[in-house]
Amino acid sequence: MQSSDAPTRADLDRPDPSRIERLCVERGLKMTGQRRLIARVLSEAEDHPDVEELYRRAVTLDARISVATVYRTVRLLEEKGIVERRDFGGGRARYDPTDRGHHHHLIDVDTGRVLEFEDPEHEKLAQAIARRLGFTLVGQRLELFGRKAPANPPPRPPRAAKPRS
Amino acid sequence: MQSSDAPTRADLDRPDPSRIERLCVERGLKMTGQRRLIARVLSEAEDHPDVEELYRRAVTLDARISVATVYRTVRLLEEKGIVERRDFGGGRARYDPTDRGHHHHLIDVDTGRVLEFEDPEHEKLAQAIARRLGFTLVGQRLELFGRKAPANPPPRPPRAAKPRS
DNA sequence: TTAAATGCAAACCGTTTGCAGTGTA
DNA sequence: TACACTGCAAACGGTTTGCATTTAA
Repeated sequence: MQSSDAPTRADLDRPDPSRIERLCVERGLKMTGQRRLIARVLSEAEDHPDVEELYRRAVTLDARISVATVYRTVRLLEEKGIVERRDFGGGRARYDPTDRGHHHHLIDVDTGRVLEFEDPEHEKLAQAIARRLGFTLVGQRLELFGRKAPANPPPRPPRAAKPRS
Repeated sequence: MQSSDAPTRADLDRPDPSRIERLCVERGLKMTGQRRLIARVLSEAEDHPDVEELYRRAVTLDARISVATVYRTVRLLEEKGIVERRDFGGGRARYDPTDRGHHHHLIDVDTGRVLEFEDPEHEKLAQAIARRLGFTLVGQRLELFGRKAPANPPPRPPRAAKPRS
């Protein structure tokens, strides 16, 4: 039930479904022009955009979308397990496609830049800790906040992007 | 502006400064009745209360305090490094006195209960990872979400308290 | 005495939602 | 055609803030 005969404007711009769009269809989501748009923006993103940023990028491609829809879609995608909501501090939720694989983040406290990393050793350790406490690990969150290596000891950290409100 | 020269109600209830109050004085904070009150509530807390909860407990001891003051004080204490702001999901910030020592949390996804734990091995690993990426570790966040050990495989997780908005 | 802290209520800000209109399946 | 989706703007919930008043030092 995917191929209709009258392609929408978005289809014309990008006839081949984006990576995320394919996932949406797999999960049985009704694909509207707006959803296709967001799926495409998410597929092309290499960072961790917040809703405002997603909206900004989407509007550029097709103005017929509102922030409310971005909020609703992003929530839907989260429920379907297609994206994960992240909180790097800053008050806004940020989104991370799950098909990029399991990873953690290191946030540069001076620039706010976010690096992704994996660490099998940590995964083992996390499981071990949970087990030690009598639990089975069902999820976790590891975020490192760092400053570029040559850390000339500052009296107090200049600008921090650490956990905030 | 009720009582004039007599010791305040809070003073009578607890003549000796609380643990956190002592820290406040050390850091040179002006100690008002409200701040003493919050300091006391935090000193006696064994959990990770949010502002609403702190206010609720404070009001019980002395009604002459407002939520705004709790917000302001808790922010001040965070700046002074006396408490740490935490985000366990749920939309509200929760507060954790730093003098309890460095630790992480395991959240029981079924009950929402929060356990504290330490793990020197993890600390070493976190530093190593940061270093590997070319950073000096200045902070971190590790939260484990787990379910009580005998995990009889449920078709789908019952109630989750995982990261939310 | 005086700068700082407080209470109150309004302002903020990210996010959600009710409703009427639109579009997909 | 039906029902889900969208846009708009109003509502929300936690947090912050301006201003007049109180208070610690």
